[in-house]
Amino acid sequence: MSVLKLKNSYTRQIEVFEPLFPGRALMYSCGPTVYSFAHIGNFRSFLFSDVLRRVLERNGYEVRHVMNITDVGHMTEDHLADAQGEDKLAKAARELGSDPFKVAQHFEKAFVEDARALRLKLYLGGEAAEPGQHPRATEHIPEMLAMIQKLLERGYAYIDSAGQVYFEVAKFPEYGQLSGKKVEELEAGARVEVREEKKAPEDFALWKVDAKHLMQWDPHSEKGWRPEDWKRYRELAPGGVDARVRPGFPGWHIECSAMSRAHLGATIDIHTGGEDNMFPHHECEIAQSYGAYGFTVPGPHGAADEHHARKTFARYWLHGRHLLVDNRKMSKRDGTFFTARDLFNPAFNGRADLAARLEALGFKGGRVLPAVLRYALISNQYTQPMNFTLDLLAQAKASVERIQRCFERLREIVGPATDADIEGPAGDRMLSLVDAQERAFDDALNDNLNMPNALAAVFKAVSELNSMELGKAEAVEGLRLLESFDEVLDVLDRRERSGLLTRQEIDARLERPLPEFESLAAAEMDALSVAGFVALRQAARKAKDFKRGDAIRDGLKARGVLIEDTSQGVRWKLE
RNA sequence: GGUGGCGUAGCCAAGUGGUUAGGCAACGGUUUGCAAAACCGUCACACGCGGGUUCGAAUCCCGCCGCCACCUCCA
Repeated sequence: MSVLKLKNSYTRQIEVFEPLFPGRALMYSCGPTVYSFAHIGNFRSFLFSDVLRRVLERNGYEVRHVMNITDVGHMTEDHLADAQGEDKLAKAARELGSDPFKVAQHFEKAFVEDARALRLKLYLGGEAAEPGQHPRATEHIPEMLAMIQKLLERGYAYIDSAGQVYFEVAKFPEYGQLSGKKVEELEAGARVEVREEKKAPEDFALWKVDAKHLMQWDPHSEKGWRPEDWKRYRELAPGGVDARVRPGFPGWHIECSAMSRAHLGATIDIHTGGEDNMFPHHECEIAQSYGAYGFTVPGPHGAADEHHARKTFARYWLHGRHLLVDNRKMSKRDGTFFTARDLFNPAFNGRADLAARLEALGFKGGRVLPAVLRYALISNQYTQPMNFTLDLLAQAKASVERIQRCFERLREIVGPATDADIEGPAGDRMLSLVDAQERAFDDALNDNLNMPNALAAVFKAVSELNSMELGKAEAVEGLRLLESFDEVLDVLDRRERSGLLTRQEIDARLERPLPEFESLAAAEMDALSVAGFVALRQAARKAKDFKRGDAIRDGLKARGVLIEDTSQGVRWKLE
């Protein structure tokens, strides 16, 4: 198997991935801010990190992946480099008429639902239950305060007269290295407002004081704290934070530094996020972590070897490019803003026009299956901007269905066979196909997650499998190959929800009564009734009454059941 | 204004010096009562424009044009 190479934003080079600890990969991804429903751009970024962790796993690494939930601290009216402005959660709370913690809970729950639907591994299986894998900012105030105290003690931060804490950027000359920004240019841009209390305009808030803010923590009193948090705070910072720091809330960037350290340790292998995170968020994370824990300063761009030889905060920085809709930044006004759930069920989410457009593109009921959205969002390389269109979704649907049909055909060939039924080993042509395409798939993904090339291998395999006459042993190998691809893609529907009806089954079904066809709603379509109508249609066809046969087929199609006649019998499946 | 990036056939999208991906759509054929699926074929001697380097350029260099993002919370 080829070696995994990733593009490190910090060095701007494609580098061989070498973890800090052999066989393990520690990975942190900047997660969602839960003040509204996550949109498809957010999910493209999260899915990029999901594909990366799955590729790491294929390379044999034991992956520990952490993605935070930001439920405090991001502003809406933030033209400033400090934490002026109303908290987004507070704003959502005001609009929804409830308290900000409830709003965060509400949208976090929605996020988890969407994340599961889109098969984010972090939210599937055992990991879903591990809070350390998706830590909440509000539950890590102790870690943040302890870090702020360290920054104060080490001289990287200062306190203003209001009791707020700022990071002093001048103390960290490497600030700007990740994003390629120069502090002088930031000042020249005049978009960083000068605040009297700050020593320099580029200094950023670590702790903010604002009485109007709804989420508050008093660093000097137990009141209002969750008991376990207060206890941990006293353990992490026995003397507490500097007495001049007043009650308030954390700044924008400190949470990720504090939480990645708490759950992954001082040095992590990979830090991912959207390209917009590069500056200032990740730049500030580097500055804070360096200041608080005294890592060796990362080397300059191009000095990859030196950089890796040293102990640092994050060894590889990976950034996903943004998603555009119709070649523009998503815009609610232009109707190009989509949350995941808008696409899953537009009509239910009050977007009848979107439902109609999707229906016209062949989406049954105007609904996009999560697997189709997942495929669409992972189908190009993360280093390229993605231009999302509804047409792209339609193409993704066709692609997923092509893979799915191949999978179902193989499964039919294998049938309920046990090992004893399978004769001999698969043929050489099959074995070399499996070997070559699995390798091509891995090579492409190991080449900085080149998904288009990986998908080329998938479709090459699908074409060949479709054109081969397969015995059970071959089909088993083919299934294994598709399931191997699906460890990364995760778009196959493996449920038994359709199948081939044999002549005997159809005849047997004809003997039993059927519900009234015209009155049967789509939702009532189950395997039994479908089998019944298939039987009716077959009887009509046998009698050469093709008009009636086609009418039944059309009626079933209108209810989301597709009929296919094959040489072995009649196949049906849900659309 | 500063920084980074993009422009490849009807659409999406790999490919960074020489046999050239893959998917979708459309069309033709095989198959089918008709479809669907599948297979075969066509569209495809494609690479924003103009110069240059080279035996050879989508790929390297120079100059344009168009588009996007970031520089401010944002995936």
